[in-house]
Amino acid sequence: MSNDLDTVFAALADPTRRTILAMLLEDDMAVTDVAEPFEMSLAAISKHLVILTRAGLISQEKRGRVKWCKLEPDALRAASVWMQGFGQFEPVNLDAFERFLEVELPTDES
Amino acid sequence: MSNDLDTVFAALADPTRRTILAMLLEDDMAVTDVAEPFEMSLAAISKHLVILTRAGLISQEKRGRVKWCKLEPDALRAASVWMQGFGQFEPVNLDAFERFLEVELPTDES
DNA sequence: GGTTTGGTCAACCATTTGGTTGAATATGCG
DNA sequence: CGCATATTCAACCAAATGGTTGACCAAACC
Repeated sequence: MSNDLDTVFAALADPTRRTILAMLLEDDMAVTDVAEPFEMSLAAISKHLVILTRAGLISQEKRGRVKWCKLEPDALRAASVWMQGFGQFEPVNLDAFERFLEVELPTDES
Repeated sequence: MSNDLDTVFAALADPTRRTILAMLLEDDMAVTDVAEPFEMSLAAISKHLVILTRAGLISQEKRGRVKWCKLEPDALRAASVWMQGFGQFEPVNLDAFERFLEVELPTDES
C-alpha cells in the first residue's frame, strides 16, 4: 500500500519523467515521439516509460509495431490525496488522514 | 528546471521518511525520539532527517544538546501545486477526498 | 572533572538508478 | 523476400542511495 506511494513518488522524482507526463497530458504518444525532444537514447526513454508504467502513472498499448503511451492519473490521484493531508491540514481531518496514510508506524503500544 | 521537485519527490519516495513526516504531524520531536520506533541506527535516521531538511519538508533547530525537528508543509504544497498542473483530475481528487472523509470519519458528529 | 546523553561524521558496503552501446525481435512496406 | 522502422534486451558503467559501525564533538549531570 505504501509501497504504491514508493514507486509513484520515485517515478515523479526524475525531471525527465515529469516532462514525459506533461507531454502525455496533451495527447497519447508513441515511444519514438516521446523520445524525440530528449537528448538521450531511445533505450533510456524506454526505461523511463517502464518506470512510469510500473508506478501506474501511464499505460502502454501496442498497436501494430507502435507502442502508445497514455497518461493514467489514478496513481497521481493517490499521491495527491496523500500530500493534501500535509499541505493544507484542517484539524478536523487530522485523525482520519493519519489512518488513511497507512503509515506502518511501528507503534510500540499496540 | 525544477530541481526543487526532484528533491521533494525523492524525499517522499521512502516509506521511513513518510512515516517520519506523519510522526511530525502530531508534534515537533527530538532526533532521538524520531528514531526510537524504527529498527535502524540513529545515524541512519539522522541521514533521513538531512534529506527531509534539504527537501525543505522539515526544519531542525538545536536547543541545548537536543535537535528539534519540525514539519514544514510549504515544500509539500509546491509539489501539490505541480500535480494540480494536471488539472483535469483536480476535481476528481477532491471528490475522492470527500468520499474518503465520509467513509473514514464516522466519529465527526455522530 | 569525569561520564552519560544527543547527534553527527567518516569510512565502508550492497543495491539501485540512469545512462550508454550493440544486438535482437517484431511489424510493416515495396 | 528483403529492408526499414519501432522498440526492447543485455551487458556494462558511474554515481547515488540506504544502511552499518566506530570515532567524535558538544551539552548536561553527579
